Amino acid sequence: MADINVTAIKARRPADDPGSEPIWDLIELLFFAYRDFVSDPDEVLAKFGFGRAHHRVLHFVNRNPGMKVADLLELLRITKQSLGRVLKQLVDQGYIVQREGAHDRRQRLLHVTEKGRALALQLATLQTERIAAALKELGPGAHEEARRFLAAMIDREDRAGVLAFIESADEARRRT
Amino acid sequence: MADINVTAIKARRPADDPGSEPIWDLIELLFFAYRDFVSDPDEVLAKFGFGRAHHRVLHFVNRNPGMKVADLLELLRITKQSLGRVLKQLVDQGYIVQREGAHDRRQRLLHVTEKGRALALQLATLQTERIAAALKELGPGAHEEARRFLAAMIDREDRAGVLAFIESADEARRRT
DNA sequence: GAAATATGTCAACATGGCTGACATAAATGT
DNA sequence: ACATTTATGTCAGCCATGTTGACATATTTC
Repeated sequence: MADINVTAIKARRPADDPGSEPIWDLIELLFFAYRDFVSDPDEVLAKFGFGRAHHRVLHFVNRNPGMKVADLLELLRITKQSLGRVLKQLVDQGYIVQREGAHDRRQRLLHVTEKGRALALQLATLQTERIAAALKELGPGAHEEARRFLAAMIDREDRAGVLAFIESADEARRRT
Repeated sequence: MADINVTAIKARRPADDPGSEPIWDLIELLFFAYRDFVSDPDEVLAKFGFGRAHHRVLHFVNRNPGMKVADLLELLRITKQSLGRVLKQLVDQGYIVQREGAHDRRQRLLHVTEKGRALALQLATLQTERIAAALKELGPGAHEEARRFLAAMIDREDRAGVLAFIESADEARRRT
């Protein structure tokens, strides 16, 4: 009996066991990696008088042209009032346009302008440089491993939706 | 000649090439994963009247007891005024204490109290549940792969320092 | 026609960043 | 010894971006 218990305890990897010890390294690496990752576009954004909130909106509208305001709100997990502030600036300055929905004329579907598309691409390229450098250091397969890890970190209820979003955006891009 | 060029171009993985197309999937997965990861402790923090800024301070002081104020500022990349606001509340409410440096009496070295340690542990445990669940879904080796990817995403100049921080904090913990 | 839905807007407030200016105590350099 | 630098703190004000609550408009749906 005693032997069996000892073996079972030793067999667990304590670092990955929620009942025992926090996974300090990944908690901290996530903080540092994200801190650096999101700061890359800051300088460019500042030149346009924009902040990170504008970036997020522009990014997702660019990736999903024609999306509903309500869907963007849910994705960003902010209120319409918060969105309204930055969206208004992006529209006023000609980065985003809103078009009446074809089937439902209450909707104000979001689209980037050519200017908006160009800025979104510039910002994504900055972030891509960091990611590409990281993947290059690691072996092949690192992209897939990172994708799987990050996807597994997303709330279970949202995961399928997020992956579908990425999938459909990629497909739309390929058709361009 | 023509054949060689075509082969070289096809051999590149376009998705990981900074010169061609943004790595949309990882950009977005990082956003979603981090969005959910940092929101886990929110409810608990709110019960104590704290926010995410308090969490970050408490976390790093707990992990690195005796750290200098200046080091914490650099790590969080905020100003002393921003730190001061949340640090004061953590000290006033008995989660953190500051002790005069032994060698340099100008320093106010940061330590968690028992209460602070307990809260930091509770918050880290919440985040660990998400990470542990993710790692469990993926194979063994996922922890190491995630660690390597995230570390590679950190600014080159800081990477060694961050890894040293984690390493030394882990060692100190093991000695407890 | 009534009710529900998609969106927008006004006002007020909270959190957590920032800059600039200034203060104190202790260490360090000359 | 004295001047300078360093580590830290603090006051005041501003900015970016989140929140709630109340209300308005147009359109769709029951």
